[in-house]
Amino acid sequence: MAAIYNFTQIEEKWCKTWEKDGIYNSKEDSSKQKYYDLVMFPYPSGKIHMGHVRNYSIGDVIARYKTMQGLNVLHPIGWDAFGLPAENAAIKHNTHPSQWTDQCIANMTVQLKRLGFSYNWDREVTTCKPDYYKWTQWLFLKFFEKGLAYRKKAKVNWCPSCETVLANEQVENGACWRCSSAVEEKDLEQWFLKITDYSERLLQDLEKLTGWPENVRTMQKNWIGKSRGVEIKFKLKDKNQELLIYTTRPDTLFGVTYMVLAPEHPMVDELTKGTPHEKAVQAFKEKVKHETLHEREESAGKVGVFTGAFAVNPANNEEVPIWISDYVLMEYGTGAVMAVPAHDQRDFEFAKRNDLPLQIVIKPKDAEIFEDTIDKAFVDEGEMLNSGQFDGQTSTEGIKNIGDWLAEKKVGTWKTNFKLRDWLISRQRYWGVPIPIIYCEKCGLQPVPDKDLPVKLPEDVEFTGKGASPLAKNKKFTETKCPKCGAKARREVDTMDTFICSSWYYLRYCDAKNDKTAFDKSKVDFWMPVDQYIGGIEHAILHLLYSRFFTKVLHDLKLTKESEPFKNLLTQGMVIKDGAKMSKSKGNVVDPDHIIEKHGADTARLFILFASPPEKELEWSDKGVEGSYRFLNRVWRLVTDQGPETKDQSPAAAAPPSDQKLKQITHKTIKSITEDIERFSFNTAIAKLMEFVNALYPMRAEKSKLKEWNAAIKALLLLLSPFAPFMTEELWAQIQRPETGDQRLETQSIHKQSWPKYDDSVLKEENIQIIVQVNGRVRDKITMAVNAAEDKIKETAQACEKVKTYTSGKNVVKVIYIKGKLVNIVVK
RNA sequence: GGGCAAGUGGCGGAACGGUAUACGCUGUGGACUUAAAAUCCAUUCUCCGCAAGGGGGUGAGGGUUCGACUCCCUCCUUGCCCA
Repeated sequence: MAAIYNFTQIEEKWCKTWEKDGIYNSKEDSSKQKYYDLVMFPYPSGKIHMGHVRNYSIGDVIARYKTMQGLNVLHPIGWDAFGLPAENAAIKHNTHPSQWTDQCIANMTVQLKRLGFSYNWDREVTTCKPDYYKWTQWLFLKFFEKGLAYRKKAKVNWCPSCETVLANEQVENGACWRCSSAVEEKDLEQWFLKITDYSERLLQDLEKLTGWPENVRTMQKNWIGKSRGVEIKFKLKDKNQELLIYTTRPDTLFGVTYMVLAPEHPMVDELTKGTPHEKAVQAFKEKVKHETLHEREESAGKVGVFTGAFAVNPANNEEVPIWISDYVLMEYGTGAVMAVPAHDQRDFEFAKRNDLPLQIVIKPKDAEIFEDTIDKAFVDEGEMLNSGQFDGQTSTEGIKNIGDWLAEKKVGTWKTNFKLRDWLISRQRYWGVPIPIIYCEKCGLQPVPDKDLPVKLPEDVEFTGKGASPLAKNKKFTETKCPKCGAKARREVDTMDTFICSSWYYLRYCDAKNDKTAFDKSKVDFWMPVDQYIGGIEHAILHLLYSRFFTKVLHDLKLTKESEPFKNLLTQGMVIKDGAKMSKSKGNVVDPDHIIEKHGADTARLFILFASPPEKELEWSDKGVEGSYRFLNRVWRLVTDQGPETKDQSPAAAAPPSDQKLKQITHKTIKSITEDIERFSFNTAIAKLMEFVNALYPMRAEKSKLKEWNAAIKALLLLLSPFAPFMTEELWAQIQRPETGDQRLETQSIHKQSWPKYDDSVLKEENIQIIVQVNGRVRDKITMAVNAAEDKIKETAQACEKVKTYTSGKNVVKVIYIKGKLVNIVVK
């Protein structure tokens, strides 16, 4: 029997054995309840980082626990393998993205296995392999057939560093989400997916996602940004034309003092042509062209030019000047707004800057405000004034009433608006899925027929990271024939956003090897939805919204039964060190390999789960890691040692241990750890394992006299096994057959055992401790028989000497008894 | 500016409205050792006290309650998301 805990040897041994026995593979077995446990698959960057270890340790504990509970668990892994970093790394290291990626996957696979994660490796998917992206293309074409994939020219976000366009969701504070370069605006024709067709459903179904954290649902809700408002027609003065604007605040209509058009608004040229204002307006338009979206939003309410034209307010027939400004965007609403400087902060700033008048139409309740004294817009609810027949109503009533009034007069229409834009998916880079489209001069845009899929990404492409679409330079790729007329045609040279690859990978896991279709519906319907999804909060909008969209489209295409992919979501917190996110630039990165070498995978997993609750930030601590390592060593000695190594003089050891007490502790531990794991409170579950070991330690001197000892040790190993799979497997093997070195049978693996059960009757105590409070302060504790009557307990509590010192000479107002817990005596 | 979290010992963190600080780290003392490491045992919120015991205490202030870290209101600080 091994005397010391040799984690390296143990972990290597079981790694091999588990792989050979294939103990973690799942089948569609309807005799058991299914459980789909999913972790966000990694981008193969080369090395696993602590965030991965945390994510996957959480997923693995859940998988192992659910398996031991008798569920049929699907716990797959794969690779989000297309993407810019591989292309950049390949350029830097003078290799090919495909070779680079393969190498990274090989390295990281070793690391994941070394960490003991119980993945169904037979379902591994790699998004950059033709057997996967063939179906990504096939799905794209399904979207195309449905009219959900289309091309259009639009203002797009361009990252000058990545040399490609980005979707709205991929721009953070005006910077590229990946490289943080300032994003520029370009007018380009690009491919889009029509996610806006699903705005309403994506919003509505958030209500169903009760297993998601509230903050993620709120973020998605805000991103979709539904607003109810009115489209109002303003007549132009002296012209037989109308200007259409959109507002969510029709209650402020009487406060309009000017109008603002986006500089790109089609009416701008018409209004100013041949007028004295034309020159200034054209100059302004030119200037705005060079501003990024972000700059335009930042410049809110500051710059603008008068067009010389006037519009007529349909509410009061007042004439108001029409300006143009960069803070109004053509992409939002109608590209024109009615400006109410008294009640909108942007309009307020713009008016102040450009000397435009204010008109107050809403005032706070019980207060007066004046045009010349307010220093900011009043945007809250209030009482209406200067608004004709609407005076005296609340502004909330005003929204409805003015809206309806406009509708009646046929100058306004109630309209729902969404902030969500269509998903821009084409990328001008090499390492992605080719968009399976062919351009024919005669037939126009043609989808590649299914039989010709996949459109393979050519290997021999020159990519420098500069210039657009590397595929364009490869004639063998671009030159093709029109699938319809057979004439010479050319292929689309853009590739797809990699978020498309990750929008359906969880479906492919259900049927990873299928070469006839993307996935078999029955298999997907068997496993879906994902019962538990675990990943970082950074995908709260991006990946999680795209995946929901995909699932809804596939549901509508009758390819899946489910219309929401992820039933429960756990967003794990970041791993930080010295108060900051681990990053190379800060030099505070801890490499998982180092801790595995020094203390083993079990220690790494245990620490990362113990240090903090899953959804909170985790501060890395080398000392804390040692603590977890010490605990595992303590378990090791407890199970393997024949007797205590020191004469124990402590009072705990002196007290004779009893079987009854030991059994009770064991069952209590099983109960509370089970409850903790159920609510994903892994840190407290581990704390209770430590308490259990602490309780067992003083008993080990007498263990030969304890019949319950072996049961306690077995329970300990079973309860610890999801957290420390290697050590518990080794110790399990040792206690199963201590005297022989026989080959282990597969069924004897601790990871094939059932989760221990507890017996409520064992937990029952004969006596209970009751807290005695006087006026809510703890004054004494009494021990009572578990079945003692309430009156008896109250009486005993009041009779306590300590209690009497606080109650004597005072009136007992009442005595509160909380069953089995406490008595509170209220005195005056 | 708006939205959402979170503020508990020296540190990471526990605590269905019911004994605040479990568990771990650190520190201190002891045992073992020629010595050290490892290990084992004890101790570690704070103030008064030799002690028994008692007072204070969960960012600040108020409220609800027999009882509040927990619920409500105001404020402060930090983090995240959106602008």
